[in-house]
Amino acid sequence: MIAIGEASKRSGVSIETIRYYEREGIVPRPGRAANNRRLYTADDIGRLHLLKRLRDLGFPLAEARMMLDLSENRASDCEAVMELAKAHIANVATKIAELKKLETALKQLVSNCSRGNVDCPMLGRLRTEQD
Amino acid sequence: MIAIGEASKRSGVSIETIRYYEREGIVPRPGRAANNRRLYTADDIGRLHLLKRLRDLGFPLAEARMMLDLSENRASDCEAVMELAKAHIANVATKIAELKKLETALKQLVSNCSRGNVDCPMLGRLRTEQD
DNA sequence: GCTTGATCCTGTAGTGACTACAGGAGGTAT
DNA sequence: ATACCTCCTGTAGTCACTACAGGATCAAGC
Repeated sequence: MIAIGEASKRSGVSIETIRYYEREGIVPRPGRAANNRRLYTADDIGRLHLLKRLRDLGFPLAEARMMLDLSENRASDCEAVMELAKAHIANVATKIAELKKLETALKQLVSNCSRGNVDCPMLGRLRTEQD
Repeated sequence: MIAIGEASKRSGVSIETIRYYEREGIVPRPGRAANNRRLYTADDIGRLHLLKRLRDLGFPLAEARMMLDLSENRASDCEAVMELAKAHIANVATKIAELKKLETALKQLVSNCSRGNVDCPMLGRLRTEQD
């Protein structure tokens, strides 16, 4: 049974965010000590840690929450989890592709710009260029 | 001189967002017709279009705004624009790298999970795994 | 016993960058 | 005249936190 500060360190979720998850009902309310301080079990930490990882993987909180809920049932619906994960992989792939295009565009802009021009053609080009 | 709906179509910035930019002082207040409707010039559209492109490139609004301001001076400070752009390229590269790691992780999870397991080991693994 | 400083509590407000109304006025086509 | 569309202002909601304010409690050193 550990306090919120230590729970934060072990799970990687900030103290404020832990309390936020509790307020939002994303994690169950933990036990309390006589002095009203929250007390966390290893299970609680596990839940927070899973949430952290899912959020880091870019799942929106609502989806992370669903997956957490799914994981609570022992005979959990693997299919449902898979569906969410697969959809998310597609999202991520799209994002990577977009960012790569973006990176190329930015590099081009910068290299064009660095030719000793007075008038920074970079912004002018962005302003008038078609997509 | 065109109305906000057409300005939105031409610049790619939504009507609500155009008004938001005006409220926030990011673009100058446009002229008004006798009936109080906003009227946009080609210049105004240019500004909105530049903003749109910078935002699409992932610049935070504050930076996009700075770059827009820089572009308003004819002898604009190319160096300053370059600095912003270069810093941003580094950010983008980092983001791409992170997303790629994420994609790999997700794919691994899904492929492990699809082996006819009842207990969806995916979430269990995420829950206990170390980074 | 007392002080200092860390940790915790609740509750509220702020962030970024929009987005979505509500409620009304003005314009256009039949 | 009747619809229906576009526009207006102003306010509130979104997501996922984050940052206080103002106070209580605890652990360690003197």
